[in-house]
Amino acid sequence: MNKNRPKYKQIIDAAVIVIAENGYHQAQVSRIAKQAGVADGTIYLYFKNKEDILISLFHEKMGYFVEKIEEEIKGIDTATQKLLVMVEKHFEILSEDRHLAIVTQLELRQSNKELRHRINDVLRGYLNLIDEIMTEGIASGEFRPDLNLRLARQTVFGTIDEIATTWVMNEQKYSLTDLAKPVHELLVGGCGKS
Amino acid sequence: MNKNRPKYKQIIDAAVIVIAENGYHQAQVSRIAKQAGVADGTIYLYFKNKEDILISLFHEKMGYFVEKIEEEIKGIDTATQKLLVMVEKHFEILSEDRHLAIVTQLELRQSNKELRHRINDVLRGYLNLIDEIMTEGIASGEFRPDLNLRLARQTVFGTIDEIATTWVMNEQKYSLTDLAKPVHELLVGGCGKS
Amino acid sequence: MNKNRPKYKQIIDAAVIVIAENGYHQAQVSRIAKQAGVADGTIYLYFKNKEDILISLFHEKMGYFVEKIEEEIKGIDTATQKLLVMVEKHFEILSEDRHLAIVTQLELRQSNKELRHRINDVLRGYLNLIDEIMTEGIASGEFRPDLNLRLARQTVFGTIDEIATTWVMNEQKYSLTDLAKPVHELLVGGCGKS
Amino acid sequence: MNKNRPKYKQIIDAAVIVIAENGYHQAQVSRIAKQAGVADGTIYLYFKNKEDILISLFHEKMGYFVEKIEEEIKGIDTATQKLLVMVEKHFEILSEDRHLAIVTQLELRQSNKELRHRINDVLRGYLNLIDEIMTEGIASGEFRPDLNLRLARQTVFGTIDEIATTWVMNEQKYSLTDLAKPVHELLVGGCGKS
DNA sequence: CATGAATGAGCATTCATTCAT
DNA sequence: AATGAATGAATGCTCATTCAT
Repeated sequence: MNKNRPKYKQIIDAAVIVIAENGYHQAQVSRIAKQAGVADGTIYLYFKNKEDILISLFHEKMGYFVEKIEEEIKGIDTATQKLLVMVEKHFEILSEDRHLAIVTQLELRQSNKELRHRINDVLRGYLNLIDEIMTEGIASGEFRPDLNLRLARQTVFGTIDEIATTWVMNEQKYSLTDLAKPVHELLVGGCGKS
Repeated sequence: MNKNRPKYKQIIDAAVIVIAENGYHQAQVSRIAKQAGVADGTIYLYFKNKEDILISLFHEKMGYFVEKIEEEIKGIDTATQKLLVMVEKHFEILSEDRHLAIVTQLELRQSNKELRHRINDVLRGYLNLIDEIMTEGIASGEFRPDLNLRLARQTVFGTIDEIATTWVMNEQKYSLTDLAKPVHELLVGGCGKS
Repeated sequence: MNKNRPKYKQIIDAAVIVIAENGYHQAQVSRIAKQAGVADGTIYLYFKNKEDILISLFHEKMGYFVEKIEEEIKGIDTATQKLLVMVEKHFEILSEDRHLAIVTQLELRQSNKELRHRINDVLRGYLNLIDEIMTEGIASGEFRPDLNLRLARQTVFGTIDEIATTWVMNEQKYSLTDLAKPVHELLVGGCGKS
Repeated sequence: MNKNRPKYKQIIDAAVIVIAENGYHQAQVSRIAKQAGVADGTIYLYFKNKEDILISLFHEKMGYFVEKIEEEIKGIDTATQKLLVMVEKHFEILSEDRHLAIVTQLELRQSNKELRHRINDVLRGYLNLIDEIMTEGIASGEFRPDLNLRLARQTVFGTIDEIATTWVMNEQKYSLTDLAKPVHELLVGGCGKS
């Protein structure tokens, strides 16, 4: 559906604002429409249903994540460095858009199982990025040769995600980007003494 | 209220089953009552309202988590070993009760922000347990002296949680307990080559 | 049912207090039982159901009204004087028991149509008293010979009742008994210039 | 809200019918909607909640009372005559709409204290009308100069209301309008012999 | 007589979606 | 394309009454 029309983006941006400011369960379609400056019915010219707004929202924003990060790590030599930049970039993007941070880390998690499964599909792209970095690191000898790729990916993602979520739940009152470096160290070196 | 009455536990167990099998939003009070073999009104002799059932559920079960794990690591000498046992025990308890796993990893996350905040309060006990182990590890020289305690805790919890959630979303079709050892290695040693 | 047992009166008095202080719709049987110092089930040893409590309450209290007033007007010579004493006594009894005033003038009116019909039956005794006075007044030549007895009775009762209700709705903050004399004058002489 | 839309009146009229025929406590919103020929949800486009329907109902109908009566007494010379016309008109309007009579005299009284207070606010307009007539009567010398205005108003209203209520409780099986003249005589001349 | 735990029917309100204009 | 009035399904909770003890 008409992804190129200006109202498509307009509605998604409205959804981010409404959800961030009122919470997932208070984000009625009529409210999103009002925020977007369109009639309720107009929403349905651009989205199949409410769920479609949320998926599209996540798709657009997560796509931006992957795109941005891919761009940044393109020229970098080592996997270790790439991992650092990824964490940095991830935290940076969230820090720059507090509404988006609230929506992706807190509110969208309240969606039902089916929606969350579909959101996971969208996450695929991001997880693949992690996989690529990890694979490269193993190949280059930076990471241990016996690394379980899936576990490593879940560790990296789970850690980044938990730290971002805690930051949002604490109302973003400390610097998230400052945490990138120590988090990276933990991921690469573990908590044990080398 | 009336925590010692048999019906208190009966209702909580019914809630776990109903939520696991039908999903959070399909877990009507009347359904829980039916599953528990009591009348709808009886629920309200033991719980203030529906939310109270869910909080109590989480409280009871997470309390069991902390209790069990504390018990198991009591006699263990090193923090590293304790961390391993914690991960093992965590995965073991989830593996033993597939309904509980679904409820805690997927369904309860759909609750509203207020309920999630109250659930987080209950989680405190578990996070404290992690803190204790990490602190002990630093003191004993097993873990790096410059470890950021909060980050380390979030790394440990985020990783365990992500791996458990992925396992549930994949319909628990592989062994979760088998992952305890490699996960522990990742947490302690990181993904980098030592 | 056991009208002579102390608990019968105990429960009725409890009902008056609970209804006056919490309102008709907040006067649950369990609350009345608690106030009376008995178990919920005990209520049903003395009353058929909740409605029966209210009817009995009204019966007892209105019986006291009729009894008291009959007693007072017994020795009085003229119907005009009797009417005055009736109004005075009516206002006096209400003034003496603010709980009772609230219950009879405001709260009990919220009962359903059926209950109100049965309450009207109880009122019969009071209305008969008015009828007697009016009839006597006509016979003695004090009142007009063409007086429509039913209308006269409704005028007297409607007036007394409205004035008492207004007084209760105004939180009883002026003297009701002071109004007896002017009300009596209005009833006997009308508002027109004689 | 939206008082000019045809559905506003449609719903109020439906409420009168449903309440009159089924009783206050059996007047579910869904029943009113059905009677009005609209969906349940439509009710809430025109009224804030159920209570708002009842208040609006009373407001509209009582407004009609005051309006009609004001209109009729405008050209009349004496306060005595105005009082007669007011009673006549009051009884006439109730006689013409038996449903409305049941609702205002019996059913709406079952509402809770808060709603009754708000209904009383609406009654103000009617009571003011009585006040004006009484004041005029005193000024013109038709009524006694020492008339207590508040008491007189309560006497007039209490009498009219009691007579109307009794008529409704007797299932409206005699002519209410026939009573206007004798009631008026009683109010003006009292029951005493002049 | 007395208890009080258990029962279960009943209802106002919200909001995603449609469709006539 | 755009509108927004209308729709109608779906559910947590209360409380009078019972009855086993």
